[in-house]
Amino acid sequence: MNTKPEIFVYNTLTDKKEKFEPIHPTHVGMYVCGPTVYNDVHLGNCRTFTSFDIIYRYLTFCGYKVRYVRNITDVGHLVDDADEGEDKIAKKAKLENLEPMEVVQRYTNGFHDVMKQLNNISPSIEPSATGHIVEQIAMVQSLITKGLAYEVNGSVYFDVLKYNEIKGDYGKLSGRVLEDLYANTRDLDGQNEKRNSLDFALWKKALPEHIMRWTSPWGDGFPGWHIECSVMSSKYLGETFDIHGGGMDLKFPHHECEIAQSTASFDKIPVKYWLHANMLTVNGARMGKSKGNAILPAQLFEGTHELLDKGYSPMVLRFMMLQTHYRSTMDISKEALLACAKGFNKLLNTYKILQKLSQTEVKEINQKLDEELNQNIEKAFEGMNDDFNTGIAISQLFNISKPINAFFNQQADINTISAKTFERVKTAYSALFTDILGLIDEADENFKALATEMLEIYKKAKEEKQYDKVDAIRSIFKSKGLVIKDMKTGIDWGYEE
RNA sequence: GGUCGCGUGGCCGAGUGGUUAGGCAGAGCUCUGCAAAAGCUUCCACAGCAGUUCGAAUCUGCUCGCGACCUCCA
Repeated sequence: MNTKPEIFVYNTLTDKKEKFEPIHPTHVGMYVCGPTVYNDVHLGNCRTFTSFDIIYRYLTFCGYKVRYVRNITDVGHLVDDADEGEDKIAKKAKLENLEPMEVVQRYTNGFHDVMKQLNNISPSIEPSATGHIVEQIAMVQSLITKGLAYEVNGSVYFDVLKYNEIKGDYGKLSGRVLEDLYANTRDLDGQNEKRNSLDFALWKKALPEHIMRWTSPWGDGFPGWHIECSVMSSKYLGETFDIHGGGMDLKFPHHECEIAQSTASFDKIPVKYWLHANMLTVNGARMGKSKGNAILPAQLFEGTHELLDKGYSPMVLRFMMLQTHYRSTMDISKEALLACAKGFNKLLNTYKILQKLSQTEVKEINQKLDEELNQNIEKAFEGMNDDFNTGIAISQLFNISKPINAFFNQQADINTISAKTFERVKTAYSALFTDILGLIDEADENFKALATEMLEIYKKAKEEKQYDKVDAIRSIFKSKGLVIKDMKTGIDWGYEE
């Protein structure tokens, strides 16, 4: 696509929808905060990464060359802000009697498996925090040199107050005022090293019992949480880049701190567009690791979670996520999942049908239908251009699927739309369904081939009016989640809705 | 307590000043060996109150309810 559509994105930095104009007209740099790999990712995590997968896919579809960087946090998350704060990875390692990097590897693998199941495209670069210790130390050092960070007892803190005196923008992303933050800060233990309670750790001294540690100019220690993202985003995308994404919950303090560090280091505004994905909820409450309401992808796929009475495939979950806009909260329930399973199969069936459908000779054109189909396609893309409104795009796919099904079942004549429109529908449906929304047919090829062969037996039995046999084959199909379609002019199978 | 957001039909969920969102469920019809699938038709709506406006689900104010962040969190 040479001419790129006008895309509007909701920038959480300005709280406005803005026209998307990347720094370089043809290239886009996008950084998304990835998972901390000390535990299994849950559905909430998956939602955020799927939201940004759509953004990555769509920008790519529109012809942008996108470098998508999503980090793996494998060190640096403190369990609490106290001096005796312990690294999450290290804590888990002790608990399970594993090497820290063994924990990291296990959960990284699990994360990748789930991303693959959900058909999320791998990022261009997936840097890990432990792979960038040297760069992190260098950035911390430069912040000290600039007088915006200070060392106390082998730990280094960012001087928020001083930064704000110079730049005056601390809190601009999360809409916070420094005075209010001070007024509302609770007294936490071990704050005594900091000059101010809002100062955050850039580097933490490792106590003797810490197993994840690196030597630094300030002694043995480990990096603070926020610094890795400033380091890795600037290293791979430059000191100023286009899109920074993450979950809404990271807005404060993480992204706020990131802005402060990067701005302080480079004297530049680090990010043009901040995009935040909203939370996944269960019974209206946010799904969180520490809240005890986390549902794991495997539990949903297998139906082993207490909230569910059956399993739903990864594509059903993906479809459900895409029906909701990424900036809205999304509530998960078995009723919603069931509705989505049916809806998804309907669109998948239409996608399959569209592959086999062709026109013979175009006769008199039904102008109204022809026009409606073109409008459906336009509206779908308009939705995508309007802050990646996948729900609109999906609603248009449903609208398109009606006439397509009617053509296939010979309830309407396929030759009453123009050849141009028909080709456009085929191309657009496929692009939207597969390339942009990333929805795929999950069934195994052998399984499908077997079903198709079995359908021949069905056809024969039907011709011979052996209805017992016909009914038996039907029930076999049904037991495998398939349904036989007996149409006026032919027989086919589809996925049960 | 501070800051911010949300409340849409039986359920999920788009939409932000006038025009059918869409899906699931329900009702009816066509088709069929019987069904299913599919198509067509149809029912059901914008938390409450007041205001602005020719006109509000959409803007303003208030009330009620829910949630998020302020501490690790996608």
